[in-house]
Amino acid sequence: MPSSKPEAAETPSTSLKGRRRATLRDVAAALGVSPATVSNAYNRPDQLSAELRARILDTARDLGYWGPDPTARGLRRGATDVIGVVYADRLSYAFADPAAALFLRGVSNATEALGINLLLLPAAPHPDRETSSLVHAAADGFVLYSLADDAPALGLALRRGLPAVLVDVAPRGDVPTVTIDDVGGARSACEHVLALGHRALGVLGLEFDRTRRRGLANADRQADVPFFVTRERLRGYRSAVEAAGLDWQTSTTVFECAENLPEEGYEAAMALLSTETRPTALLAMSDQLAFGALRAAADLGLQVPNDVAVVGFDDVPLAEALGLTTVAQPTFEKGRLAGKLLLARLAGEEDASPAPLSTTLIVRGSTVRAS
Amino acid sequence: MPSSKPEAAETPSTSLKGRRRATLRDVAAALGVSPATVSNAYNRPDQLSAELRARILDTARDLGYWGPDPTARGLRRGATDVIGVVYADRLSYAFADPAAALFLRGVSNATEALGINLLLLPAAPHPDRETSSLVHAAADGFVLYSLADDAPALGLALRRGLPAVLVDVAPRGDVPTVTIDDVGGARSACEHVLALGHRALGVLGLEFDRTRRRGLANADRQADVPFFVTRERLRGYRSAVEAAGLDWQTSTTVFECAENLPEEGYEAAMALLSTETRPTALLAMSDQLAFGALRAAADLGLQVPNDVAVVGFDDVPLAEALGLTTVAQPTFEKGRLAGKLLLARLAGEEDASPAPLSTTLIVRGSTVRAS
DNA sequence: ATGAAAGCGCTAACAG
DNA sequence: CTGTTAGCGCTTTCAT
Repeated sequence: MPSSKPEAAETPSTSLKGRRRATLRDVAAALGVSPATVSNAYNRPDQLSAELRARILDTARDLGYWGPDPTARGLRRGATDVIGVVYADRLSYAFADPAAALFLRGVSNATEALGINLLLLPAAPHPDRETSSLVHAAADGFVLYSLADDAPALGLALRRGLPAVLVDVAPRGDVPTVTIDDVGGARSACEHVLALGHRALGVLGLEFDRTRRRGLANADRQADVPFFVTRERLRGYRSAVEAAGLDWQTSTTVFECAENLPEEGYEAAMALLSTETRPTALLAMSDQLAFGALRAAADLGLQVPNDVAVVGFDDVPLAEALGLTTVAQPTFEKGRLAGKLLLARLAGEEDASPAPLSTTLIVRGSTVRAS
Repeated sequence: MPSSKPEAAETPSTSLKGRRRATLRDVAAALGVSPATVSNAYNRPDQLSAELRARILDTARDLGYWGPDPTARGLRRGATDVIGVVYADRLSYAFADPAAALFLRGVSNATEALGINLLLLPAAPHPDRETSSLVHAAADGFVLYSLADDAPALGLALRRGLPAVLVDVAPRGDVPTVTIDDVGGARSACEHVLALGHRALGVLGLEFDRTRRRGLANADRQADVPFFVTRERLRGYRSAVEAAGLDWQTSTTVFECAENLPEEGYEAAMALLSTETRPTALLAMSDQLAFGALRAAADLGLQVPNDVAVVGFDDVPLAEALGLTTVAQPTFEKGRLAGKLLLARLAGEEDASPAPLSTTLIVRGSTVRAS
């Protein structure tokens, strides 16, 4: 077969099937200019005549060259224009929670003005690997969202030496941290139901640690909770209970959920409402869990709020529609602030951590019968 | 000041403030082994003795070397393990829509098993630049979600020659495309209200094109709609109307919204319900728009469904809570499919586009009074 | 099991 | 306004 290999036939234009993708060098060679000039045509239009630039861009198109390779560019420039947002769980759960989505919205609101994009990263390592994929991620900085204090990913990210911002994580050292007033929010939720006369309470807890355990949490279990948000809210509930002169252990049963999903809240509520000291009020650490509790109450034929009162946390859109009393937090703002803080850090500024953002109890029909 | 510059004092461990970040070479030099061996310690543990590997990792830690630089690694390997998800709008809107979040959830569900991460990219260029940031994005492939047929980003992404998958975009050439049965879904929504006896209809349309126009859309305007989803759903509504022997122009008023937000749906419904031929049924191209319509009806003192019926599209969680009749689509599955298709493409397989995913009308109280 | 050599594709200085 | 020079930090044959 003599004709099988056309020996590098000239295929100047639309040579998409060329043996190799065209590079900046090829374009330079084709025009007899230097690579630097071609680079400038893309990165600094003002550094060369409009005419030459046009010729370069044209030849590039003909050669099937679409522009500087982002990876090579990143290596050379030492920047990727990407920030990694690290989420505690698998990514597919990050979007299940409206509050997480709203947070992301806040972050991108801060970054998109600068043309910086968001890389979503799960903190948990890929099953086959030993470390979180965040060590392989090309990014200029990280937003570490809602990780357990002892999450390996946290250490990895911080050790990497890139700028980082913590969100809903216990403040540590000099890393800028964004938090909300979890203790105060939880306390106000609890005070609210106590004021309504409830004396037997049930807590629907978010994850305590990374074990994905699900079940009642005794005093021991409540002792050292690595998840900051869970720990703080628990503290808040407790402080209200004790301030009311009640004994925490006997008045309040705590159930620990494995994930922030309505299904988990459903299970938790089912379990709590079946204990001998059946609570008359359920304090959920998230609206997602509270939604499950509302469903559980309905399935058990219990009236809300008469038979059982329910309070959530977050105030996602569905909360209003369902008449859920809840603790509102400025989730979007939290994200925006985290984004801004990281950008400042990237720019070399040394912003201090802001004060915890404040929360507000929103009273709706799930605790107080609509007038 | 003689003592100001300690002339390269030995700071072997925790030399975080060293003049330069340690590289793989430094680690190799410190141990007197070759860079290749250090590289292997990270990438191919089986290629060297456990003992040597441990020593390498230890020295690396002491030197403040946290592992191979992802960008350099990417350049050398020719892969980033990142796929870009391109969304029509600014990123901060991508998360405003629960359906978009659910879609993303589907995509990540497909990719996370392979340790591939998601880079979120807005199709619209940054105000100061002329092209979408997707040309600067280091990624191995793209999911192009819900772009207008004439969006420049679409051409750019496709021209880049990387594997790509289209979602909710008009199929073109050989690019794998995931769509749903938009026409059928819309038709079923419309048939439903026609069957209920409605004869004056209002359509709350998603974006027609990238102009962010808002207002009534006449026949001209309805002629060539670049947004695939809008075009198809319009076609679906119309086919039902005409199949019922009605005249489209006189029976149906179409309002075009500028964005997929409840506020837009509110404006649209307000406008439609104030026209002389006041519609008795509103067909919204998304649940988000429909939610706004429900609010508008309430504000106008109109009873739903008695005074005005409302049908949505998507079936997001809130739809059930609000009793919205809507067209359900498998949004999560759509994302998962898109992810799998792209991964297959990345692996060199040539999967054909799947058939459009099917939709189902879910009848609730916004069109039919609860029994 | 380990090392040497050769770039991946680009851009920042600086010189002309 | 344009070209020259010199790597960015890594991985991957192919030897040894």
